[in-house]
Amino acid sequence: MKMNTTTLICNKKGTVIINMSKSFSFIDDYLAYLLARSSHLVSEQFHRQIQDQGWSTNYWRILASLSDEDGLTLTQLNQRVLFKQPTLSKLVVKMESEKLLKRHQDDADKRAVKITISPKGRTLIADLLAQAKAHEKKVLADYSEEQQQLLKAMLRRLVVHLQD
Amino acid sequence: MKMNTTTLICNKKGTVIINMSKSFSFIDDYLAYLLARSSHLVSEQFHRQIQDQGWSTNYWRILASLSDEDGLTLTQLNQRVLFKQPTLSKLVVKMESEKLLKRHQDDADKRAVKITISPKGRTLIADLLAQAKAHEKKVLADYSEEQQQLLKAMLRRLVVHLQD
DNA sequence: CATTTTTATATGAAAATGAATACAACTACT
DNA sequence: AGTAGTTGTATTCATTTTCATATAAAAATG
Repeated sequence: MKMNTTTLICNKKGTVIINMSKSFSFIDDYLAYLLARSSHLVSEQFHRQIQDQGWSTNYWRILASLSDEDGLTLTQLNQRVLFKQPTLSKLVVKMESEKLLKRHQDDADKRAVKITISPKGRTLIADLLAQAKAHEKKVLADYSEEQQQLLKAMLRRLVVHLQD
Repeated sequence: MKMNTTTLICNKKGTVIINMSKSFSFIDDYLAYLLARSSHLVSEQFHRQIQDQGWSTNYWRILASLSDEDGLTLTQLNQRVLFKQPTLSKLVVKMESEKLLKRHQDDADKRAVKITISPKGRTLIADLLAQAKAHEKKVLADYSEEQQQLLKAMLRRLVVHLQD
């Protein structure tokens, strides 16, 4: 029996059975494309939602990263938001001018700029975080808890693997 | 016993056991971030590699998409490359001027522009595809065939799920 | 230490991007 | 057919991004 589709079955325990097929086109079998595409699709709606409220997705990324770990250096923050350094530099200055962030000189290293969230930024990010969680819930509505954890665990593993 | 890491074990048959932990920071438990981050990490090196050869990553994306299915409409191509329409319009004109592509009027729909790869484009994409495959092989070197298929199958499933 | 190298951030000019819009061609409806 | 709405692409212009580089501080080196 020849399969020309891939079946992926996840049971309650996270066990997975796949029926493989060799008949994918290049991009549908190319990891980088699958990641780019799924990343795009997952974020698309939520980004529009943010923009409809007058915020840029860059602001969201920056604030979300800081919400986990406030007081990061520009470089540290940049490792999380995945921008180019000049891009982040300018964004952070702009966000400071809008009272969402504060930039402080780092005492330990006078070159470094430490970035903290302001009260206004905190209010905003609390709101956006709640929206993000709600959106993710919708995106993963058809996935069982185990399937969600499996997907995330595989991605985390990939990230760790690629970062070393 | 309290776990503060997630263990993901994939056996030869693609069976997966995960030990879950509740102690992730927001972004490390946020699907959109995990996808964006892994996407970025997977493509990073390869994109530099392309740029070092004097090509833009946009050219790579466009040609790779056309390599699967030549003669796409601008809109169809855009669904694959995930750009904004004006961005792709301009890129395609530029690439035509560099003799990598050809733009034809679609007979069935005179508004539409069909885009095909030129011989020069074919030579280039053949080279880049080989490099891309080699790069992916390196990226996934530590993954068994089954693990690779599992990862890709899950992403394909997510893509299909989000596209409906 | 003085010197070289590396690291952290900023900046300016140039390029890329995208929102808004225009326009032409197609579709659906009456 | 005629009209209204939709779709496919191009273009404009304001904004954003980035390359290249500058600068200052740290680290490494001899």
